[in-house]
Formats: sequence, C-alpha cells, structure tokens
Amino acid sequence: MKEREIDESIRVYLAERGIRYTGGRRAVVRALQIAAGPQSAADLHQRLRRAIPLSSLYRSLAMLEEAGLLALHHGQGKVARYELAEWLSGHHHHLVCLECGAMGDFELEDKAEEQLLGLVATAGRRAGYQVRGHSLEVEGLCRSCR
Amino acid sequence: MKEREIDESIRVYLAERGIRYTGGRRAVVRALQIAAGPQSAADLHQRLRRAIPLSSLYRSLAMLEEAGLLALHHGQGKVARYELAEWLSGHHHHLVCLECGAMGDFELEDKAEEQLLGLVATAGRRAGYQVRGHSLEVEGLCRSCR
DNA sequence: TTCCTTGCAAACGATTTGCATTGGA
DNA sequence: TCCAATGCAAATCGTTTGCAAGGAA
Repeated sequence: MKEREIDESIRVYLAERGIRYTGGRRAVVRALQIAAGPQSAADLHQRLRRAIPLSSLYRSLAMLEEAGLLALHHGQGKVARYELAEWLSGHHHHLVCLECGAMGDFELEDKAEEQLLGLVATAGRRAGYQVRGHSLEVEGLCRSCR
Repeated sequence: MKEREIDESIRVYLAERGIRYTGGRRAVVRALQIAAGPQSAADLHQRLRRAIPLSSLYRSLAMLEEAGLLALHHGQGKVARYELAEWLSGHHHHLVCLECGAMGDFELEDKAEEQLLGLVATAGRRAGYQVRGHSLEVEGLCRSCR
C-alpha cells in the first residue's frame, strides 16, 4: 500500500470503531510511514520536531497499537519501538544494530519465507505453542557503526 | 556442555581475566542453567529465594554479560532477560508467549539452521550490515496461556 | 452539551549508581 | 593489605497516569 492509501485505510478503520483520527495521530502515522524501520517514542518525538509532547505520543502509540494498526518491538536496549502493522506495511523481518540499536526492515523471497513458515510451525507444534507469528532478526553492525 | 562442565569453564574463563567467580555469581549462573529459557532479574531473584538483593543481581548479570558469558534479550514487555551465552548453551532460538511473556528455547535441525544462515547472510549483505548473529523468534500462546 | 483528546506534572517500575562496608587472594 | 564485590538507599530513565483544559460532533 502507498502512503495515501494507508492513511485512508486507517481513517476508515478507525471510523468504523468510532475512534478519531486526529492531527496528532495522523502525524505519528506519517512519521512511521516515512521511517525505514521501527521507531521509538523518542525517535518520533525528534522527527516531529517536538511538536507533540512525549506523553501524547505515548498515548497515540498505545491507542494505535491497541487498535491493531501498529506493531510493537523491543529490539536492543530498553526502549520500545513501533512500526505499522504488517497488514499495512507487508510482512517483513528486521536488522538490528548491536551498536546503536537502530532497526531496519528486510523482506525474504517467497520461497524462503515459505521455508521459514514450515520451520516455525514445526517448532511451535513441538513446544505446544499456538503460533501467532514469527520474526527473524539479523544482528550486526549497521553501515554507520561498522 | 553439562552443568559441572559449564561451571568449570566459567571459573577458568573468569580467572583468566582476573575476575572473581563469587558465590553470588555462581548462584546466578546455576539458576540460569536450571531454567528452560531466558530469565529476568526478577525471575532470578525469586528462584534464588531473594537471597541476593536485586541491585547485586543486576550487577552480576551486567558483569557476566559484559564478560561474554550471558546473552541479553528483550522479548515481550519491558523487562530484560538473560541466558547463558551460546558458546556455553549451544545455538538455539526462542518461543515467546504473547500473553505472559515467558520465553522458551528450541533448536533447529542442522539442515534448517544452514538454510537460515544463508538467508541471514544474504539479508545482511544487501543491507550493508556486518552480521554478528541472528535469531528466529516464534510468537504465540504457550501451553498455560492458550 | 458531552465525550474524547491533549498537555503538564506527578507517579511508576525496571534498572543503575554512590558510597560505605565486607570479604577474598 | 588492598582492591573487588556487596548491600542499601537514592537516583535515573523510559513510560504511564491523574487531572484540568481544549475540541469536535
């Protein structure tokens, strides 16, 4: 989906649930669309030129995640990072920089993703888990830190 | 490696670096050996019957991780979880319960692990990352939460 | 009006640190 | 002896919440 399309999908999605798509929330979504990977509240605060106070940012993020529009990740460090939910951005995996904690996205080719799904299903079955999702994380040093 | 063997490896490893393997540190390592997956500081505090104050626990964990004996993970929630480093426990992956946040371990068959390594190397190269490791996380509901 | 949303400041919970004390080589 | 390790309490830091003010329907 493209930016405009995503924005519209979200508007409809929230309207159906009687939730307002306010300027602040829209700004958060836009900032996440532009970013190349999961962003922390502090990251977004910067990107939005501190126009939105951290407490409001946290509230918007929590609300959007609760509604199923954002996904929450805890990569390196102790900060939470958010990104658009996969039904909006597409399924993908992450690269995590061990040095600066930045996270980036990457996609697997279909065949590879299929293989992975197989492995995941097997592992889940063996452990008695009801599998809901999976994620492959590649850890290393990013371009700027290596 | 078996418990006794691991304990001895650690003793030697720390001795070589002029770091003491004290009772408290040994207790932390033992608790981690017994556990089935990554443990939080609070988990360990419980398991050790509160015999070791949290601040000391955190210090031991930080020191052992710094030395390369433990690995740190941030699964669900906002708590850090530790486990023995892979050179002691063997390479493996994790299952994370979306409900209670518990983490469990699982291993991939050699062939599967090899495939995964291939995918990881490719993704890293494309993104300009110097790859240091990877981890496959399976998310779902654990036996007790499903 | 009537909720929902926002901002600010205070509160929280996990983790860290200062400092005086203890313990091991 | 002498420095590393420990315990306690206070400090931090990311995040959450109470409450009064602002806004949209």
